[in-house]
Amino acid sequence: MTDSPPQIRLGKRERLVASAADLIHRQGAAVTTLAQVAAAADVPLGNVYYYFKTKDDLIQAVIEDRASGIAGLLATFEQRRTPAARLKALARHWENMRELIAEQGCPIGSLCAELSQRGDDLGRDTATLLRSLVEWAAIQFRAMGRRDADTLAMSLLAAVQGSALLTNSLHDPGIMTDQVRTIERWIDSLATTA
Amino acid sequence: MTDSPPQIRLGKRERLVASAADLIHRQGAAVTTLAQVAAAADVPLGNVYYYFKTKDDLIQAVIEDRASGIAGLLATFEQRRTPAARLKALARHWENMRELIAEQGCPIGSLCAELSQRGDDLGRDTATLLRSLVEWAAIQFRAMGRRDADTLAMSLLAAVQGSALLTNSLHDPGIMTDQVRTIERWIDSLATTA
DNA sequence: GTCTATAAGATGATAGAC
DNA sequence: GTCTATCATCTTATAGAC
Repeated sequence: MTDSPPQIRLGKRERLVASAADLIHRQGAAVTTLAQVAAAADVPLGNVYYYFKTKDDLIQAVIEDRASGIAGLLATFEQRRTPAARLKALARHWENMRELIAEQGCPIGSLCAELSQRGDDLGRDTATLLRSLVEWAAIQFRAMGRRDADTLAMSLLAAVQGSALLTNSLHDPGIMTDQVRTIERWIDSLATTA
Repeated sequence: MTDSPPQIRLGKRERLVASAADLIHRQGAAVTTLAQVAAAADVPLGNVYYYFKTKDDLIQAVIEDRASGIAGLLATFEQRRTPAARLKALARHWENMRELIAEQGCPIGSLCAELSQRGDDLGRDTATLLRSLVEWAAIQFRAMGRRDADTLAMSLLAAVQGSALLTNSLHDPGIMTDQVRTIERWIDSLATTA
């Protein structure tokens, strides 16, 4: 989930995916060139095609990397005792990334915003990232005894993603902090009135 | 604000801006080529440069077109009697665009998500679109007697933009309908407890 | 003001030596 | 498996005829 600078001591394939993820997060998938990715991963340009048949294949690998990042993140939250605590941990994760989001946007949200418009498999796979988060949140709300768990889950993710968009557009990490505080209070109010 | 198909009977400059706005909304600014814009506007490619010195100049014109669209939209809402009614009219506008958003995303949100990352003037100008909406909403919340008007305005725009992102990514206009209903109830609850 | 032709550069992808 | 060299294409932008 966190964008670590590409670790040079991984295998070439891993380095390419890490560099691509970082560059795509920074500038978008369309404007990121294979030459940039190859240079950042310290791999010769021609060699990229040994690991990935096309540019879209590389982007696909980035999406899968994000998917496993999300899975790992949600697994961490599962350790919290109450559903409300899990949901607040999710919101707080975006608050922790506020500086990164203000500079580069949300790694998941930007990807979905850019690739969802494409009608191909890449667009569908990207949407799965957001869907997994929504579904996980819905499970938590259901565990809180809420009948409207699906709508609440959408509201939570919409609030987080919308806050990230504003934080990035206005380049102000304070927005994320402020909004996550509001979100946490909202979750608490749902927990007590259930 | 609404993406009308480029009207062929406007002046060439207007046709170019309308076509560019439509194509950029559909596929993003980076992947939209001047050849596509020229073809859609029925203007020879080389002639584009008589009206716009560079591609960025054309994008700039699209941003200004969106800005005046927003201004016109907000002027419409001003006719409502209460601040709460104005805010709900704003939210309902996105609900009315739900089908378009599900297919192509929010015209403002997509543009901001893509261009905000750029550090140049274009990025700053795009952010102004969202800022004008936030500031207008803050004025309404302040008129409702809310001290936390700025935070509330951010929450409203975050909810609308986040809902649009989810609606587009998951290609489900029902999400927008559902979330706007929630937003309207939220505004009503603020109006009565102020 | 309008349009054709094309220059100049970048980019995805491949061929083929090692 | 790895890398160099290069092709074919696309894209922004310009030159210059009308």
